[in-house]
Amino acid sequence: MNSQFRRIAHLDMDAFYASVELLRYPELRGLAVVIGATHDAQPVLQVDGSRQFARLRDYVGRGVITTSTYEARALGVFSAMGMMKAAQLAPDAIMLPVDFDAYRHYSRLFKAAVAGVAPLIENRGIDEIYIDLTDLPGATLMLAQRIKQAVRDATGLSCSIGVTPNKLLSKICSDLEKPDGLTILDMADIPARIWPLPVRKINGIGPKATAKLATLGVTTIADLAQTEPAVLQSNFGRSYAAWLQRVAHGIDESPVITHAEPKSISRETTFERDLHARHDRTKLSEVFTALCTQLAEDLQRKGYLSRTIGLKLRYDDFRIVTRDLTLPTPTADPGVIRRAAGECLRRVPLDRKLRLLGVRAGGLSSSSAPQIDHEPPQAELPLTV
DNA sequence: TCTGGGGTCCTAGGACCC
DNA sequence: TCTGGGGTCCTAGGACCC
Repeated sequence: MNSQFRRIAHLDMDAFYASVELLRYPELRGLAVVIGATHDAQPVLQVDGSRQFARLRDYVGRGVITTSTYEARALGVFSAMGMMKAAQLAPDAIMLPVDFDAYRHYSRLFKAAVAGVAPLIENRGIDEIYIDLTDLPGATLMLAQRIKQAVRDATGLSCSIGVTPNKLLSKICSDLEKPDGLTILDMADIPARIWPLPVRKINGIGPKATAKLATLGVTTIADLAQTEPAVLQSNFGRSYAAWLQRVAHGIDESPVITHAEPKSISRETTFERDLHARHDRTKLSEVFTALCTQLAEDLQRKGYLSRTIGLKLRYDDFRIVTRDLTLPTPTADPGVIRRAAGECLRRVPLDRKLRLLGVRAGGLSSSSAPQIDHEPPQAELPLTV
């Protein structure tokens, strides 16, 4: 595959959850609005037909902001920020509870609309996709505009699109002119458009790598492109260093993956207050069993069996530990999952209070597929070694 | 008034096998 | 008698993403 000739789009819905909520509550347009995992922030219908919305300043709890409108972002309120902290910055911001069913509905709508124009789509979560435009007829600009219009017609929502020869660059570009953006560039544009950006813009360079690069004096992608390979190798290891060098030059051959099976399914919950293993044993046990039951239902509904059950917990000091156990036979049975996770729990120190408990199902196989039996016993073969 | 929930991928050591 | 050399599976932790 000649990367020069690929046309890969990255499409990102603009402030997706918040924008879906604005379709439902148009009177909130232009206001600072945040969406978060709050149970009692449901708007209340007044006798005069208007709605009373909860304000961020009234929030008490451990939730984080999931999405905010651009007006809220202007006040410094961003995704993943604690709601209590956000309330200090924007006490008057309107607060709405998350409604994943609604977001999934609009997600299906926008993806179907895109598929009507360009069918080769890779899902990257609920609000973004990659699209391979390479083999479609028509100019790139026209295709991208048609996709944006199709999304708007189907959902009433805007999106931002980047189109470049690969996923790495398109992901960066879809963010350059948000909201309602459209950025098209090719490899020749890299020095002018990509190199001035901070390294953090690269998908795969997170907070840790960014901090470490900063200690080496590397803050922009241009800095990274100019860094000696040996310096990267001694700081990041061979594999990651080689990847850093490639991405700094805009090189990425990864294909658009149109279908992928899940590798794991999990359920976890953060307690309203930290729980003690012995003192709060009853409460803990209740939550634990409920998580296992939900996980079993998820597996059954999606048609999977799991062979490796995992436990995750977070202590009050935020340290995370995990344990897992591989079973002789795959299962989707809540009791079996509960016992396996219970075995895992016994291998974990419980001297601190717990903040979070989670259960994970890995080693997935399809429950409709015939189970792979163990090999029938065979006559002893002579050793070959 | 700290910091959700659901995922993926990578690394690394030990067990175990041939 | 000085410890080869692959391969796979299991487990634990961590970085990163939406």
